[in-house]
Amino acid sequence: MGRGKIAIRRIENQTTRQVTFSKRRAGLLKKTHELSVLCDAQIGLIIFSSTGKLCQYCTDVLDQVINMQGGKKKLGEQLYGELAMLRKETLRLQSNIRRYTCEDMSPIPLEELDAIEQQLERSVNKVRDRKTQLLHQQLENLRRKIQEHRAALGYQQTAIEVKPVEHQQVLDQFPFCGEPSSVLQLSNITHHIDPYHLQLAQPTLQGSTV
Amino acid sequence: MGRGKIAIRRIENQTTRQVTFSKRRAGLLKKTHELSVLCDAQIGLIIFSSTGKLCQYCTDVLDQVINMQGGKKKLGEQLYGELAMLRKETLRLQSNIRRYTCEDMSPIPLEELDAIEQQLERSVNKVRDRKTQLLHQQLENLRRKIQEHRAALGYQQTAIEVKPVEHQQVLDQFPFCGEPSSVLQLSNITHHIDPYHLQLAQPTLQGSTV
DNA sequence: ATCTATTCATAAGT
DNA sequence: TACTTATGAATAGAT
Repeated sequence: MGRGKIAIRRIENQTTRQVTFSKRRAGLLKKTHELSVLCDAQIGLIIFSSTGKLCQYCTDVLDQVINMQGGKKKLGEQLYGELAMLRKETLRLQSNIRRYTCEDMSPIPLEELDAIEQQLERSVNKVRDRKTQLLHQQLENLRRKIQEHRAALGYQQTAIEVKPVEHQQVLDQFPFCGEPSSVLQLSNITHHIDPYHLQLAQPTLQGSTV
Repeated sequence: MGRGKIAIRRIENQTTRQVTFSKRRAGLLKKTHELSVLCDAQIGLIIFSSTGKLCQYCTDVLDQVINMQGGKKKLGEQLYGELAMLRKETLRLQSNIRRYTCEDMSPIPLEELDAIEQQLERSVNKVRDRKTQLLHQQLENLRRKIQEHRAALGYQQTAIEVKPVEHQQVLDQFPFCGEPSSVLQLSNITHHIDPYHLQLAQPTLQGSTV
């Protein structure tokens, strides 16, 4: 179709390629439209020219493909929009995290450093509150188990031996410097008392007070 | 083209429509391929038949659209993949931030709380280091300006009056509790000395020591 | 852009 | 679904 037959390979001549692109793109769009109408088909067509220019045809296929909202928007816009938004949000979040991690704060002005410091201090305090709360719960559990154990075996002394150690555990959880000891030691204690009958119940987690 | 011209409207005869669909779809795919090769264009084409059957052609357009790896995957999959990934990442980051903000730590086990606490303490220290660093820079600037000012006007007393205040400012920046005062007060001082000739230079920001 | 000789796509028939 | 063929459409190259 045309004065001569051409081979299907990249047209090297820039001008010819551009002209052919325009002609054939028009033809392709027309045929796409015809097919969708004649045969009641859902069709999406996106064409990027080699120079990056976008052109598209679409019925409302996209809802089927991407399963998104009511797709009135064009393909490119919709994809671009959603992706750009997510990327932006991700970058924002990452930078946010970098603040809390303090990986790089050279570009942060002094005024903001104050705000960050205060936020971090609030966070540390909340973490400590929460740790304390959890420890108290675990201690309660431990005491209850010991009581049960004592009642079952008739011992009176065991619990008394344990208590000072428990208190040390609690004190360890209020460090302003120094390594807080892990709660795992608590379960070690129970093993020391009676490895067979004492098991720490999983603490029931509750929301922290804010 | 064909034994007769047809109007571009939905073909009512089921069989004819199906036949036409097959023929024209093949033609469309061929032309799509030709255009992409001849003109070096990126093209994506998706066709859903009226019975829901999917057929598609695509170059690696999607890389241009979504800017991803080498796109061998199908259109729908790839879109879904990228979007799902970003959504997941966003959620992860949000939850990460919530940890540092301590908005909701009820689901966090005790062991992790220790790690978070330590991270937060490291962060607070970094923030304080950075603040100290910035303040020293600003103080240096201030001293230099005062020296210049003194030299220019022949005064000997001005700087001496100021210094104790400067030191108070520095001390204020090492709070383990209490409100750190804003650096803005520093520039107020310069105004008190000479509102017309003293201007704090913007501190040259450097990376914080890690 | 527009033109036109050619090749191509395809509607209808088998 | 596949082949055939007459016909209209698309388009390569020239202007």
